[in-house]
Amino acid sequence: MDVKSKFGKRVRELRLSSGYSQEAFSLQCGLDRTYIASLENGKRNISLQNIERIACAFNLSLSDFFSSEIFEVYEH
Amino acid sequence: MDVKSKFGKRVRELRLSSGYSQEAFSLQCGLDRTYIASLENGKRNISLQNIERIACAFNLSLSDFFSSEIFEVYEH
DNA sequence: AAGGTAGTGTGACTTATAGTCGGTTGACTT
DNA sequence: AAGTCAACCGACTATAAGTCACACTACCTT
Repeated sequence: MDVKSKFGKRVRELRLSSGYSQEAFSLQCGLDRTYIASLENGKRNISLQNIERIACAFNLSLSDFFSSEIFEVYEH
Repeated sequence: MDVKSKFGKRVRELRLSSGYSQEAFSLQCGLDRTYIASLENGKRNISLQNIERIACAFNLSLSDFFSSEIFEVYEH
């Protein structure tokens, strides 16, 4: 699983545990609804500033956002 | 200081403590030397896959890369 | 002083892709 | 039937990726 897919899984995990729909979350973080959808499906190579917006929308530091077992498996 | 500048500071900090020149590090992570230079100077909004390459070049997980006091100051 | 080398910064540029917008479809619920 | 949610699409605009020539500093050597 590549880092885009891991990122998508992490966003979905956090979004669902926060009880947001994709659309509600897109309003929360100021990104497009269709963008969140494709992000969660591992199709987007998101940029740093938007990573920060996502983490911020979940009230997480970048470090805490990436502190998840999802990111712990490495394949090169 | 925005997240691009923080990212750049973190890369420079890690690179210098590893004893790399920008050129040596660029070979290590497979990115152009001038790209690393502008990155360190906070001018690039780097994307997830390149963030992973950078962290990987330092043998750090994404979480460990972002676990730095540099990223701890928030301004919104 | 003049010439060489190592390390870095920068502006300009092309190509690739991030990200937006409007819409459709299908699954599920009430 | 009507509403909610999410996947997906085509087309578009904004911007990141990636590269280049060149400038500059500091430190050598002759």
